[in-house]
Amino acid sequence: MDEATAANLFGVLSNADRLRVIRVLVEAGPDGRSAGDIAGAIGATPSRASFHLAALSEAGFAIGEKQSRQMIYRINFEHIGALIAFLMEDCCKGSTRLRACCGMA
Amino acid sequence: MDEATAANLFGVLSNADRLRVIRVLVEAGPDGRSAGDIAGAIGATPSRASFHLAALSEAGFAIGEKQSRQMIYRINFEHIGALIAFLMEDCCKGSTRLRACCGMA
DNA sequence: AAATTATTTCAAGGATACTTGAAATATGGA
DNA sequence: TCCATATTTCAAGTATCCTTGAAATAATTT
Repeated sequence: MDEATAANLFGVLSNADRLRVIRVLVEAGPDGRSAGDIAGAIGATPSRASFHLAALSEAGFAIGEKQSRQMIYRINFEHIGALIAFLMEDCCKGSTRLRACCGMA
Repeated sequence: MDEATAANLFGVLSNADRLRVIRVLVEAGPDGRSAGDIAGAIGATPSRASFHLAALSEAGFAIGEKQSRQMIYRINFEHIGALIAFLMEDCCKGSTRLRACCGMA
């Protein structure tokens, strides 16, 4: 992952609504959750939630699947992990000091 | 750490110049590096580098200390670690799936 | 087919962030 | 003191992002 890509991905995480969406999707687990449910859970209008879900999807943090009338979104841990790995291993050279700071002993 | 704070911190990481600065500071180690050196290393004008160093400092990712005429900046791993910990433990509930994705077994 | 439900798209407006270059500040040396 | 060095600050312009509300799309039900 190059710096420009990582910067864009951090940009997608730089919004409280989107972090809340991630939290909701993590709680939902593999079943995922519908766009409308997510909007309700984070207290946003459907339009606003859709805007943020689109950002998360395009970035790869969430994956959406159409199920009849609803859009079901699921978290994509792999992508979040890839960004964390960039920050820790690539950008911070796997610093043991940093690893200690987030429970990686 | 609450979502708004985390979102702001991710915002600070959402810039390729600033990620390059972090990399330079990690390489520099505990001696740190001067603002002018950093500007040269990332290929930015002094003014532009100063703008980004101010953002990193204010966020707590870097710590600056004035030494005579120069400003020496050092990386602050603790703060980066706190943000990673928020994302992994708090936001993603310590998901073992996520941990596996970034080498935390 | 018409109405209902679920979601997205769009345009307009406001807010925030970034770059540039010039000017200001501060320190050290001649 | 005067000049050079190191860095920051500022204003102006540009670009990007976010919110809102209305309209469009799509699928289901009656």
